[in-house]
Amino acid sequence: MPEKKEYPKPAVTVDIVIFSIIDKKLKVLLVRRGLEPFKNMWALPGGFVKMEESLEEAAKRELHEETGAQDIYLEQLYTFGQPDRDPRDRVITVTYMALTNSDKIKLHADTDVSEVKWFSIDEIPKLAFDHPKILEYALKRLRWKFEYTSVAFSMLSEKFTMSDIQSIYEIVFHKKFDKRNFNKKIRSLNILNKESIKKDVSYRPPKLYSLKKNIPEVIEIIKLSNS
Amino acid sequence: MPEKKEYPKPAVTVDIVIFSIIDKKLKVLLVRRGLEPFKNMWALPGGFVKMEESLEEAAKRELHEETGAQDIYLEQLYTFGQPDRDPRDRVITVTYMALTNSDKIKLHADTDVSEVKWFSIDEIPKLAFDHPKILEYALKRLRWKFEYTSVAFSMLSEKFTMSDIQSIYEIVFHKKFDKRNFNKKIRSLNILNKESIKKDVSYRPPKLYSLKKNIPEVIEIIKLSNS
DNA sequence: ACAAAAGTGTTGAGAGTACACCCATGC
DNA sequence: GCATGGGTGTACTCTCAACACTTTTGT
Repeated sequence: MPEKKEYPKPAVTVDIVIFSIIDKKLKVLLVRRGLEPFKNMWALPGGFVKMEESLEEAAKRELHEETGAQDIYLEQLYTFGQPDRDPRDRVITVTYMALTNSDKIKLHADTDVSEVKWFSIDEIPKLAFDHPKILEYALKRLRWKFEYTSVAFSMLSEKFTMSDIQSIYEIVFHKKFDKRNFNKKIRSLNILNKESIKKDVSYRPPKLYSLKKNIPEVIEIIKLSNS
Repeated sequence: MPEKKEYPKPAVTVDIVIFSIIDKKLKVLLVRRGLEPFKNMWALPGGFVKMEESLEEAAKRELHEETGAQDIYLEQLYTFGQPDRDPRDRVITVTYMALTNSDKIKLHADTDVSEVKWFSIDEIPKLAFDHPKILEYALKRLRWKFEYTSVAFSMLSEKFTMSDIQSIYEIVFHKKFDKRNFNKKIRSLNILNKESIKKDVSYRPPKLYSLKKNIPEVIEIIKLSNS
């Protein structure tokens, strides 16, 4: 770290890959750019880091501006800094992944964006910048996190059934799992509380669970067998 | 990503945590700062990212300047950007971890640094900036990588014995492992080639191995039992 | 012959996997 | 009473963990 002189500096942004499960699909939130470059193209939400805020604060601010959401799972992914990744200028982007249950969210386009929309991960439009690479990286991380930690629960509402959990695992991995084994695995982790019984269904009412508090981040789980 | 205007920008540096095994200890390379702030204090090697180089190129350049080493294992860790982490100025640092076998390295202090030295991880001096946090993060990542990938082999010379490998695992985890089980585990990974026989020892000569080429990064290994 | 480290195999416990039927409710 | 998803147990396989003695070389 040599002395500060006035060298030219790169710009620093944060970009956020926000995942949610909606209509039984894994979706990503994208915004349509209102400005050049890549005007009108879809892109990950993001923006410049302000001088007085930390990177995580910047990510939270952008998240809040785009979605109204607060207190959602947020994790730094990777920092991309190829000199040519932005055609105008040197821009380094610190990327984050956010996971949410979609009822926490009310979309509203902010000032630099003309539209905000959820896209299924298998129907992603052409994206601006190196955002395809970022999204691919995020997906890998998401799957990895699902295998080894309990982040999946941050995509559910507070109370949920076993099939709610199994369903999001199946969606994220494009795979069916055996109900009995899945159940056993999740129960053996010992991270759930039993809640009451759901009443409003026209079939046998499922048990409801909630996640225990203060679960450590990495639990070393959740290797799953096929259908 | 809003439009470019001339907002003030943070400075961007890379800092590198370089690990090696020397004298049966896990060591980190530190430099003594030649400049304010924190003049004369020990710190991780690093420096500003130039406008025309990528982050990884910047890390490689710094690595090369400090150690003369080339072609060593390098991986991005995390980006730290608290507004107050540098007392002068807003500085965001992208951190990297490097792993090397110490014979690849010839230390030479570069221009902004008065001394370069290996420190045992249990004898780390007071460090400048938030470098203690960075080092702690790197150590976690190192241990994690040892458990799940074959990065350990990048801290060995090209040919090595089983006890060479076992020894670096024991050093990194502060733990003894059972020789037979360790052996079995490593052999079951199927990533080693047998080489000739070492001759220059005064006891039964061990077999030499080398790592096969093109081993995929994550191998899902290496959970190990105690002594 | 002795010192030093290398090399090697078996057994038991626990986790992972495959697999199919009855249950509780609303209509 | 029927349609819908909910809920549950067992047997087999395979991986992990614990454990000790013989071998090869140099001196």
